Amino acid sequence: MEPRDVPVESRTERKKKETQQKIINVAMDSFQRQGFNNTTMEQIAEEADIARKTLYNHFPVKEAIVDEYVKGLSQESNHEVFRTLQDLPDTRSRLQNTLEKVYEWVEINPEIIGICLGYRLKNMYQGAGYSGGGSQTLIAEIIRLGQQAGEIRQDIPAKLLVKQLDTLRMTVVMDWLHDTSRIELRKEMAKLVDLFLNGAMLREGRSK
Amino acid sequence: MEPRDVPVESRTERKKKETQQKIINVAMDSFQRQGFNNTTMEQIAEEADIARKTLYNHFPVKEAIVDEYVKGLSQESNHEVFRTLQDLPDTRSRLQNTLEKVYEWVEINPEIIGICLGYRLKNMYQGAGYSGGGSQTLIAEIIRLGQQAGEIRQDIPAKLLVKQLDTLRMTVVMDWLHDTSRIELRKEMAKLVDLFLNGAMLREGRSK
DNA sequence: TGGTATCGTTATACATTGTATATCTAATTT
DNA sequence: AAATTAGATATACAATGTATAACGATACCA
Repeated sequence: MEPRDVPVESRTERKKKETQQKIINVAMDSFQRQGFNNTTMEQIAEEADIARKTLYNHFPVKEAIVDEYVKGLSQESNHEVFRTLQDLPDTRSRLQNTLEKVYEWVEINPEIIGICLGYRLKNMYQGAGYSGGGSQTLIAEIIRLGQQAGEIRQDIPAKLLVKQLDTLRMTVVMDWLHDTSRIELRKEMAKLVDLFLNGAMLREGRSK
Repeated sequence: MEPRDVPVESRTERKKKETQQKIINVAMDSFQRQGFNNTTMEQIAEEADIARKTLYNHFPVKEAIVDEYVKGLSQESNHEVFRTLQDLPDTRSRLQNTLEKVYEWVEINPEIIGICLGYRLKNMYQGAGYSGGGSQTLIAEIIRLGQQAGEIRQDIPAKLLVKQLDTLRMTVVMDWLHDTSRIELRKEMAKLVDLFLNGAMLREGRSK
């Protein structure tokens, strides 16, 4: 135990985190069992044994609970994906690999992911800018690696490339939530990646 | 007056449309004056002289009123943009022209557009698929013209291209709603268009 | 023409969400 | 130990959106 480096997490802060975690646990459990809309804030508060108002202090709207849960989950999974990135040969494969993870990801619980996505989209234009929930870091790394290897053009700010790719990622998620055929979606995804890399314009020297 | 072609709009249907229009009018008026959140459904119902429940029959949620209003507006403006498309020389200019319209468009009332966009995004993944509010038609036409002229590659389904461009359009709108500097945004938009056309990959024969 | 079904409208009641206010309690700071 | 901070609470409230039953005009059919 090194007291240094750990920026003195006070008991208050610990208790707060503890409460939040408890809320997330009981809430997600209810969501999984009864569905999101059939679970009331009242019920969550009761099961977490806190006042309803306290619940609202931690999460201003019901969707925020889901958002926090997903944020935690994706942070875990990101580490893994991040490591595999370096082992892949080029940008295309890195992109495809990352996007395919999205499928497995959404598979866990479509309703939850849908709600989370909607919440984030809403806060993207209203409230402050979209935080990206950590996926931005992943995509930014792909861009960085690509530019470093001379694969990706540098005349467009990385920030823009990331943004564009992130909306592409969302498109894929949304497609997933709509359609059913996985095979079709994978083919579509490959084409979207190609579109991102090669552009929409017809050129003579096209490889394929 | 030709009774044919007009598919027998019954009096009921006329009344319904009339009521809807009245709702939209008084609602939008209140939204402009007091803001969206400061206007209650109660108030709208009262001003439109209908029961609150009737209001909910027409528009299940408050945002739906805004959505319907914007849908009407954009249908008008689309006609105009549609015509100018043919006069432009290439896909790039058509895209830029169309996207620049977005700016003027959002300028009218950012709050309204923001709410409308949020509503549509929400229904995009939850409810049925995203209707596109008519802008898809416009973009589809750009793609069609581009493919016809041999500018746009044909190995990717037009549907995908449209989808990709439409999310790009949304990105632009969202940027607009966040940032302030118009000049920056226009530059950014031009780069996004270039990104869409030429792709993210570095190539030897790049013109610029 | 008259009866019947349909559909928009309405009144009423209700569950739930999210906010505002003031109070209380535990923890941090001095 | 006292003062300050900050989360937790109780209570009350405005507003959203839903459910139910009933009413009335319109459309449809015999």
